[in-house]
Amino acid sequence: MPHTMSEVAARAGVSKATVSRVLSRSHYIAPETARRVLQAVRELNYHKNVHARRLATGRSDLFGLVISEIVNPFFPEIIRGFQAEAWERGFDVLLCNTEYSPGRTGAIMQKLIESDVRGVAIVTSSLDEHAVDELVEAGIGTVFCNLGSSASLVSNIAIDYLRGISQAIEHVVKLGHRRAAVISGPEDNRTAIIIKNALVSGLRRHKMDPHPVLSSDYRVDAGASAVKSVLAAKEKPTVIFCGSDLIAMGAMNALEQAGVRVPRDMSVIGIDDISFAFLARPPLTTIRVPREQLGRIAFQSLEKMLKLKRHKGQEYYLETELIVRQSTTAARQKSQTR
Amino acid sequence: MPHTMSEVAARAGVSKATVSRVLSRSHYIAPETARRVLQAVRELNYHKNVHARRLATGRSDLFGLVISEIVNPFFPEIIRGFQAEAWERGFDVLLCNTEYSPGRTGAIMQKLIESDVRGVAIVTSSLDEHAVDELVEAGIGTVFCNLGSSASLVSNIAIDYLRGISQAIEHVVKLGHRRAAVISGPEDNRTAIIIKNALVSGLRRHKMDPHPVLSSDYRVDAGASAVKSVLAAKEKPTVIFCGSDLIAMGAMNALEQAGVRVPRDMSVIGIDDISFAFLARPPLTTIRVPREQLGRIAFQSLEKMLKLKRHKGQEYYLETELIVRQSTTAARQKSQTR
DNA sequence: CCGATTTCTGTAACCGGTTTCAGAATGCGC
DNA sequence: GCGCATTCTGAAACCGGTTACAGAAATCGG
Repeated sequence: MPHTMSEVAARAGVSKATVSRVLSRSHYIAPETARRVLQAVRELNYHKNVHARRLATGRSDLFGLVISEIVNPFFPEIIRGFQAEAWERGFDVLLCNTEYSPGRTGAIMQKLIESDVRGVAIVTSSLDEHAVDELVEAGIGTVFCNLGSSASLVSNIAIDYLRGISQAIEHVVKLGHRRAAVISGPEDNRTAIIIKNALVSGLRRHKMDPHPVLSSDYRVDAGASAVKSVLAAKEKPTVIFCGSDLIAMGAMNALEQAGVRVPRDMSVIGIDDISFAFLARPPLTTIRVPREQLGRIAFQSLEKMLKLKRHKGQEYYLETELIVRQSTTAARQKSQTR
Repeated sequence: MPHTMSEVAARAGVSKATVSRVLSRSHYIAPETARRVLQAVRELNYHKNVHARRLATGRSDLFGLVISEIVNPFFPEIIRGFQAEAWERGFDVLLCNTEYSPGRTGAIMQKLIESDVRGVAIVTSSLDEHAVDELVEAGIGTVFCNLGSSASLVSNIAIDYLRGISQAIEHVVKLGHRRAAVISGPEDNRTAIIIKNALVSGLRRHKMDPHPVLSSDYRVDAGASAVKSVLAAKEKPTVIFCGSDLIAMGAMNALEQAGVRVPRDMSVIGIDDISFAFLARPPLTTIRVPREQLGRIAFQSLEKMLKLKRHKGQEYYLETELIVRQSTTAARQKSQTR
């Protein structure tokens, strides 16, 4: 139903090619001709068809962004950063959520290839690394998050949790804590494992053997149920390190309900610094992951890689840092513990 | 760089047309031919190009979804619902955020038309209704949220705030509250105005003249600053109705910092029931807006409208309901007020 | 004033699919 | 053995743009 370039050409009394040139302002064009064409465009309210352009040029001005689920508050800022960066350069974003379903993942890869995207950023780490072999084979650049190695057509953004975690541990040590528990993310998530290991080894280095060390998934109520196990232990910890803010908030909720006051009776530390962390009561001490920047870097890395002759992948690093709020405080004295 | 249909055809020793038919399983095809073609497809790891298909068929299997900003926790569930519905039917979603910028809005409309989307759902109500005249003119179906009227090619989903708000007012009246304040959303937002008016008139009906009635924007800290004005009033309210959960959470934070305990000293009610409402401390009493369903209905309405011969728009209704949690409790007795 | 360059425009091929049309091969009834 | 329906395949047009190529007109240098 929409008008075509030929109609515009007819109305302006020129050829299709001339219209194309006026609109993409490439070639030499007589000012008078341009005027007539633009007027015809306006009169017909003409817009050129993206699909035809993509087909003709062979380039797709599309980038894919794969996340696990939009509802997880970890992702919105990443999306924002990625999309902003893409828009600024005239590119579009195809957003895909796996919803943690392998079947869907296959369909997504299919879709990305069919759409002829230039590059894909995969910021969910519950995705098997071989899921993208197809992409690479199709010559599509990809960037991962916390994969640990780059290759041809594959870049990697390593989030340096170590720094933030060290700061957090020093923070609690300074506050006099000696017994810590860990509630990490799911076992099948690369990033969750990295975080858990960093926490455990970091604590050991400070002569604190964390106990218990539990796994949870990223849904809020999972943090709550893990807390029950923590409270059931004989030797209770005085601080709980959580694998994400969502877990931490669930944990705080459960603690409160069990009559354990945060931070007076128990300190809690999260990871991510999602937007609600500072609205939690008490405001959550957490390790900030610069997510909007992660999104931006993801896009930039793709663009850079695709410019390179050999499409060589690269490693990027992203720092984390401790944000101290009010869910952590000095450990209670032994005598006060019941 | 990816393989084309002709290459597959060559390898299978058939024509392009046959390959197309095998892949879209339309016509009669000899089983043996199909086998050969499918094998060639597998060997070459061939995927057909979406843009070429869209161009050839003239139909775009794309729907647009316009929101204001991805970071606002009001939207994720809507996106999820809309996308899920689209995926189930083999359609794709083009997600656009206005970021509240009019310039961006124009560019988005342009992009939607160029992409030849079949329909567009606009679920941000800080968008001028004429912004879509272009869409309608291009023959693209649209569905609005809280616009108040449907027309040809334009449907509308009316969120019935009245029901939830009535329940909420009855709830606080029953708890003995007599003085209420209102912190509504921004003045330039249709939905915010609707909510504010519903609150004010509803309260008046119960002989409670709300005071003060303030406007805030949807950013969290705005709720906080509005609270200061509320506390500065001579005659302090005992309950604050907030135009969104975000405002409510900001308000609760500010109240707490001012030494006002929620709900003991002041009850707070939000709107939306975002996922964090129940993680707030205290868990927030709020009016639930079924957002995932909103997304689903938005898509269904578009599909239905486009099937109709005359593309006649329709009105849809969505119920809201009060969710009682712990940010509301009985009003303090006058004597206890300082 | 003429040839060379620059500026401008049109023709036609092409991108990678879908679809119409026609033709070939096969099976069937009589 | 012939006509007809059914099944299968290919040639070619088409979708709506971009772009290589060529040719015409205008400008310029000498």
